[in-house]
Amino acid sequence: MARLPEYLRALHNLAETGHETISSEGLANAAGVNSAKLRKDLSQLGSYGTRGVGYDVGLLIEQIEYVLGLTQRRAVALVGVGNLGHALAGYDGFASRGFRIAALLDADPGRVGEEINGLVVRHIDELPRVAAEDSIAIGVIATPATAAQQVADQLVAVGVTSILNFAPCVLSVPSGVDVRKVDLAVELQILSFHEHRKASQTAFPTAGGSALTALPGGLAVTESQEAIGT
Amino acid sequence: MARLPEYLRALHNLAETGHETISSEGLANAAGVNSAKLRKDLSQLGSYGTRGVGYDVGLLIEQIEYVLGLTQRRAVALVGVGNLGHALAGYDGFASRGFRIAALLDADPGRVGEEINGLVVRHIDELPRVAAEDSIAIGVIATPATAAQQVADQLVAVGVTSILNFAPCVLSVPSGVDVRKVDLAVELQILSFHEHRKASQTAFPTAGGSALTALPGGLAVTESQEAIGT
DNA sequence: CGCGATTTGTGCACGTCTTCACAAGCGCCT
DNA sequence: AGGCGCTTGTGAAGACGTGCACAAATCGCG
Ligand SMILES: NC(=O)c1ccc[n+]([C@@H]2O[C@H](COP(=O)([O-])OP(=O)(O)OC[C@H]3O[C@@H](n4cnc5c(N)ncnc54)[C@H](O)[C@@H]3O)[C@@H](O)[C@H]2O)c1
Ligand SMILES: NC(=O)c1ccc[n+]([C@@H]2O[C@H](COP(=O)([O-])OP(=O)(O)OC[C@H]3O[C@@H](n4cnc5c(N)ncnc54)[C@H](O)[C@@H]3O)[C@@H](O)[C@H]2O)c1
Repeated sequence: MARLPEYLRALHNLAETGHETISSEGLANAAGVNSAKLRKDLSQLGSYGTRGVGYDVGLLIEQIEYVLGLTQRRAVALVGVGNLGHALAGYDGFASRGFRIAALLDADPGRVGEEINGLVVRHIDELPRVAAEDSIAIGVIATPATAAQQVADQLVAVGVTSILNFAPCVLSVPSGVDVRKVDLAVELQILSFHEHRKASQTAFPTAGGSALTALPGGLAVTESQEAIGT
Repeated sequence: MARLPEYLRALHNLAETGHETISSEGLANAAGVNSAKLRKDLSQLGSYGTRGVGYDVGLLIEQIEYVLGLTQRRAVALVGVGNLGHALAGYDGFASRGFRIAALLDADPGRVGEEINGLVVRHIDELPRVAAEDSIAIGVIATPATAAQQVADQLVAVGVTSILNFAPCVLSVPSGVDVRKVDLAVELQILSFHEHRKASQTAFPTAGGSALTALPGGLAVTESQEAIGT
């Protein structure tokens, strides 16, 4: 489940604040989900909670980290060290969540050789050599959309089977390769959509606005974080 | 639907390459979804496709932009101009997707006054004044997690009802306020999970690995982009 | 040792999303 | 004008995710 990382983060917070056990309701609250959903997720792991007590925080962290494959620190190659790439390269939050940025790659000769956070930017053509040195588990694409497909092909060619894509385009990859996409403009547009709905609802409380805004049954949106009561 | 922005991006690409009409299958391909799903989504908009021909690209763009509320350019306030905030502030991709960064805010006096992309960083305490000048539609939080809740409260206090949160924490907001979260570490961990599954499957083709990796029915993950044929 | 408080694990029902498959509609060509 | 091929729109079935509600299990305490 995609909620496991969320639980893991909440658990780490709880561990730091000294909790040794946590009830499903407490953890569900910290992760922002329904407690029944959380219990069902955890039971899928074959996880051992104790009835009447709750879950052992340390044990649960171990279990989730094992299922997520975080027992080994995975090496990440970051391609495209521009505006966004710089921010990612300088981010220390990855290290604490089980990842290690192993290589920075760019096509611009002007950027090659630059040092960021103790790591030197290398040319994209060195990707095969980089992959041979460090066994790269995940490739991150932070290049313009026009270059993204080409970079993806190069990553696949050297054996990378997981890609995180920041460029606003769909990538075509062989089956067996996983691609996840992060598009900030999409997130903003979804928020804008909700704004628009809210505005048109209050503007025409009786008539319900135009035909386009009065959609039958409303449009479902994959929730990112539900509202939590004041 | 959360897929509308994806369709919109694909449509803009098609418009630039000179297409005037597009079949559901063509657009579905460009957006990386099933064609039946796309048709059902579009029919929900009351959209006018022509049977035997397809959809009018220009008209469809107009319709989707209207539904998403992009007919007006929405003002965005960015709070936290650090590592990530700099990248976001310098990103020109927002302007072309219907948004305008109207204000940059930070709590660090050392950052206040800095100019990025023609916009001066102002102090977070000026938020009420900023909100009064520009009617802020969306707030973006790029502060450390420890400050995120406080910033969210401040945004809500000045009337912002849509928040995009980059900090790895759940925000508590009144109902009526929408929060979307982007957590890169979560994305990487989901990829890591898939890597782990792939690895354990190939390692033990007969036995099926340990009890924990051989989960009954497999764990579902919200797809980010499905694999597209070679 | 027994009882009550508490919390997990899950059966079940419900609503939603997805996909197939096909009828209806449109334009083009003859 | 008529037929043919192509494409949309949608009905229906199945898969899936969600949340309630409750039985089973455990601990602490008298
Ligand atoms: N900056 C942001 O905040 C932001 C936000 C959302 C999305 N994005 C997306 O992220 C991507 C990168 O954005 P950016 O602002 O960093 O752009 P940028 O132009 O600043 O950086 C792109 C980098 O990629 C490098 N590059 C180009 N072609 C390459 C290739 N074939 N191989 C390797 N490297 C190559 C360039 O040399 C450059 O350094 C874009 O697709 C953008 O749409 C950026
Ligand atoms: N940098 C990345 O690539 C990256 C990636 C994923 C997630 N994140 C998350 O994004 C957030 C920001 O990351 P960063 O690397 O830019 O951190 P950063 O420390 O570089 O920047 C944080 C900025 O927020 C400002 N700030 C702190 N408290 C504030 C307050 N109360 N009001 C207004 N501004 C305040 C600070 O002055 C600083 O400028 C963090 O939560 C981080 O976990 C960052």
